[in-house]
Amino acid sequence: MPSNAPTRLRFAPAPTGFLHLGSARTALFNWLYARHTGGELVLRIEDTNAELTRPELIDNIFRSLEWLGIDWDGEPVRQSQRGHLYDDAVERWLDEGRAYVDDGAVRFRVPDDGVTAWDDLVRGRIEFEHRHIEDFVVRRSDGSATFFVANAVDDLDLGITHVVRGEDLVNVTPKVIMLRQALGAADLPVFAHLPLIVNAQRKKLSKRRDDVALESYRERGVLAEAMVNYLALLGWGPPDDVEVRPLAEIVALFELSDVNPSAAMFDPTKLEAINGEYIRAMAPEAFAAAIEPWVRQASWGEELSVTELAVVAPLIQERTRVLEQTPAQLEFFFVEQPVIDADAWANVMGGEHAIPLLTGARAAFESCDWRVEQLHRTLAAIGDDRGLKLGKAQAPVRVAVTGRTVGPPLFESLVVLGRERVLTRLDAALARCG
RNA sequence: GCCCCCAUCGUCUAGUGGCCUAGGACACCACCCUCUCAAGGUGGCGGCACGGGUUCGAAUCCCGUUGGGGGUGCCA
Repeated sequence: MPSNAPTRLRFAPAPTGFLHLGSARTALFNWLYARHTGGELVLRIEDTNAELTRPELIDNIFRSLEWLGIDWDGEPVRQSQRGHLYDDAVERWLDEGRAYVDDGAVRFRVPDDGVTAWDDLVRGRIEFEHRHIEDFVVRRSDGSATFFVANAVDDLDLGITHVVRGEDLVNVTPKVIMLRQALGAADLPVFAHLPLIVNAQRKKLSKRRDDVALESYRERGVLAEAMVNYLALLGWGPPDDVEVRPLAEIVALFELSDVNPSAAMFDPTKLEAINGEYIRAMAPEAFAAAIEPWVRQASWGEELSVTELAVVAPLIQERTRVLEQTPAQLEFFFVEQPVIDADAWANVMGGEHAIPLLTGARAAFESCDWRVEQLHRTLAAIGDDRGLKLGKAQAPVRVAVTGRTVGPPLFESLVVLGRERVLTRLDAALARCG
């Protein structure tokens, strides 16, 4: 096909439940190529199986694609509404003797000799000898057409130029090609079979074993931009080694012929790393707004004001990889008394310095200026007196006030908490020390 | 069993015969910075599965071996 011919791609999910990570990647690559070439992407719901036509499942696909920012051109095509086209095709093959009735079903006649082959854009030439392909069912005994028929008819009827789908569909391709030819088509679409996404065991991601629902990553607080960016890296890599970058740049760089054919492992750790990068790049206000839904779910989060959230959010932004971490990070600000981590307590309160440090801080904090620099200097001086660096000296205070040894910057946190609550917590810790 | 595919650091990738004593990212380790943790900086560890060809020259081409995966429904 001439390089300037308009491209038309399709994403054709079966509504079998939530959108699967693998499907999302397929959708993305179709979308990337359509946008890269200035072509069109049609969304085709493959619901030929009557049991799979539940509307809520289709809505879920729409929602997930919209979340990712993958849009499509024109109205979605529902295969369940195009049965007559498939029926006509089967009738025609029956009339022409290309198909025959077998035990109530209709099978397509596959020649004994010859091969069906195509030049796959990502895997090169693939050939299937006809003698290895059985006469396959095109119409079930209940009268409905099978997937092969719907696929061949729709790709032709919709004017699809590029068929981009998962590698697990390679073996159905010769059947679809034969059907397309039997429909009278002179040409073939360009096929590109994408590498599988696999788990750590190198097996195809499955609903049973793996966390494959796109939704579940969203619920954990993975940003759509980060998810799209990461998914684009599974089977494709930018030539300039810049992995984390705006979608527009990925669209500009993306080529199907650059997709590599070997399976790619889905690595949640790298996803989170990229997500963290996107989180850090957010404007502070945007971050505060983004974490609100998660924070609200905490028992203490319901009556939280956006003002309070805006004050505290910047303290944890660069420490956040997924948004669901944020309630735990912020809790000590908003509960009456922090939950004291037993290990943290044991680690810092056992030594000879803990009580004097707490006592000293308690006394000094009663009257010092309640500002970051002043608090910093005050605690540093108390540590100095005992020959301790600030790193050591701050630990008991941190555990007393936040309950843990790690967390947002201490002095900023003290300022936010206010003198009164800090003194109360120091007293509580002292009491606990006995 | 049969059919099809795949093979560069642990992982994702760059690489399309000489620029490669193989580059980047995640992870890991060390150091620096530092009020903890992060973030950031610097450095390190670590790979062309193996064997034959082709070629002046191979991670790149061909063949084989081994290993892995996908498909084998009147599911899609």
